[in-house]
Amino acid sequence: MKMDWLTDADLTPLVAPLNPAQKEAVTAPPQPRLVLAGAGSGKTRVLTHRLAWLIAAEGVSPHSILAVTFTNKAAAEMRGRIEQLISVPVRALWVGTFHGIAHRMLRRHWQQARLPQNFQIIDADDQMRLVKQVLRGLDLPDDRWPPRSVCGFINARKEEGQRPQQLQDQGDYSQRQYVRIYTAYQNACEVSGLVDFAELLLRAHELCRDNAEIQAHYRRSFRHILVDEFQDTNTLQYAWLRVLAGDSGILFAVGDDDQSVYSWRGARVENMLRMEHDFPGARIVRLEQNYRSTGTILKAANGLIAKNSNRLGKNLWTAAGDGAAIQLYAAYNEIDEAEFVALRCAEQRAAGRLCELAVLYRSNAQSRVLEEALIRHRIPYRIHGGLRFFERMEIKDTLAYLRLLANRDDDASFERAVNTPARGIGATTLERLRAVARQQQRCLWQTAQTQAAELGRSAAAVQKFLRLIEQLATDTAGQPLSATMALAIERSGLREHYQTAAAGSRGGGEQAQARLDNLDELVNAARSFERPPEDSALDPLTSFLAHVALEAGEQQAEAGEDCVQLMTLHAAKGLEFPAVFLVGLENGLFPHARAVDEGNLEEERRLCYVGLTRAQRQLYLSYAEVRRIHGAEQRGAPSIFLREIPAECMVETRPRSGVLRSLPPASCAPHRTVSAASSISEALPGGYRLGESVRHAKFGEGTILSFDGSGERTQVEVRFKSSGTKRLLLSMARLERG
DNA sequence: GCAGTCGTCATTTTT
DNA sequence: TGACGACTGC
Repeated sequence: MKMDWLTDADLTPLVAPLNPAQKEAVTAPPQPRLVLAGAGSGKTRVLTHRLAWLIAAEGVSPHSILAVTFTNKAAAEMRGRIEQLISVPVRALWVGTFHGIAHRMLRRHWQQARLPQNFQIIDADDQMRLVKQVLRGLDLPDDRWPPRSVCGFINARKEEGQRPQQLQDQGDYSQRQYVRIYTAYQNACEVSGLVDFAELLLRAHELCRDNAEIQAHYRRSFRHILVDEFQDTNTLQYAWLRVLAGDSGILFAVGDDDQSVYSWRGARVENMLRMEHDFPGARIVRLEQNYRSTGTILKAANGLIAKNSNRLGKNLWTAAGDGAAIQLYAAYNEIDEAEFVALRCAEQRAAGRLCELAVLYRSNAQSRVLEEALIRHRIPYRIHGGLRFFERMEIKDTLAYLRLLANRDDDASFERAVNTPARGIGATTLERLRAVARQQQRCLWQTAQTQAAELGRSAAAVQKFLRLIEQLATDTAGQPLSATMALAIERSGLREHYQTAAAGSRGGGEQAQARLDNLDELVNAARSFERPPEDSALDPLTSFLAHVALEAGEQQAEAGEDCVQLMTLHAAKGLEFPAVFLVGLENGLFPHARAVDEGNLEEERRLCYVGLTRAQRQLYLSYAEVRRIHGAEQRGAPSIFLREIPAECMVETRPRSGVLRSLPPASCAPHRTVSAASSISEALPGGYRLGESVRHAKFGEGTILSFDGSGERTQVEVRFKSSGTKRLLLSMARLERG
């Protein structure tokens, strides 16, 4: 049954580089498998080799395999690596993100999915705007119904597979309003032919679940389903996979429960356990040999994560040596901490490349002080995160015009474009249009056409806008995408708008110039997109817009320069660096007080585990005794995680001199090392633990957020349910265990 | 429509 | 402390 892609001899490169566990996973018989892939254990390798193995050794047709990832980056990497392994046309493979695959199906079966052929995808920002409009339409004040929460509600419902009509009225007023908003929002999307991210998945799931023909088609097609980062799947994604697999589809899931750090956005680690029940014959394969880090780093990581309960269980080991000890730096304050990082970076600059260094932190706000220190030391750095190219204001402004060209029903784009740049169509006019549109159940564009004459003062402006779009449509018909783009930027007045801003005020001029450059870049992007990739039944414009929505692009293209990498722990997941600084290891900051409060200490610990396992050779940990948080100086205790890392893995390093220290220890030689055990290992008197519930005679019930000091002077910070957060002297507070 | 001012809020984020 | 959104006055 072997296909002629490869001969037997060619199978060698597929299995030769694998260790026994990897080989077991890759060459497993066609049965469901859950591969528990520890950090740095060759997860991607197993996934790609498995895929290649199925084709080359099992004779599976490339068309019968579906491989799903979470990010575009992961999908691209998989494609690239498969290409290197076997000579199979990668385009024949269904390799993509959950959203990308769902999108592909919905475009194919738009009629069955009950979508307009030219439906458009909206991103989180568009969704928020739309929700705000809907709230206005329902006359609900957005301080009582915060758009953020509403979006959260809608997305959470969709990710649970719930439509508004399926939500039961529990007699709760607030709940009822949320359902009402959800209904109205969904209605607005239908009218405008818009699909948000969660909707892509939900529609695709419903399509495959409810349409017998389509279901049979894809079940026949996808004999094998491979999933990456399985611990991050949400309820809906899991349900969809089950529908696609049916009784005979074979699921090969790769994930690591210890790296599950996205429960707050719907990820369900439980899916890993459910899989064993839902897919008969499923077996677990553990990948525990680590190829990334030193023995010391792994020992630290293993020691830490062992404190978690409810694990599937796994112990990383390496054939490499112990390597250098982990260095722990007790900084006086956050400036001192940043200075330590910058100095070490400066040292490393001579030894190696700066891009081998990463600074990881829990929350974005921590980056500022680090940046300032790096700038002082003239060390180039790059921050991952923040606004990406296609999320920039000027880009989204331009895209609104293009979306309106593609689809006049798109109210969200109409709202955005109609008065950007300002052309005298203000809030009053718009509100009038919206009211009529709602009443007549029509889109804004149609309403504007019929009502223009009755709009009084702004009638002319509205009519001019309508003509602008129509004229643009006529003039760009049949033109290449980039030409359409360029013309839209000119005619809309957007270029002029930013040009005046650039020429004007000195302060904002620089930013306006950057915006102009971005507009040029957008035209360039369109140019390189003029031959649409697959499924080109779509017109190039819709195809481009979908691409833009699904792949918002890199944050900054300037990857050229060699620089230190700064990012949050979440953003670091999946990456590795020769040397890693993990900063801000203080209770309250990391683990974050809010997470502890919400009972998510274990997820914080997993996040720390992710951080530790990013390092290949050298790991630096640091905390500040005092830190400015929201303007106020706060004394924080070393993170509970520092006590959970085996003390023998760490050495404590002290500052060069006491310049920034209030009280430099006199005997403190530069880089003096002492045992870390002293300062962080003692237990909290009374044996209290972080996150533990306690009761206070006066303040009632609360949760321990952090503690510092020692012995008689130990202080605890407790968040009380009714009276807020208080700092108490442990010996005086007479807390009871709750 | 814009600039200036005030009040509020402050974890993590891909698609 | 500082960023952002809402509001106010020209």
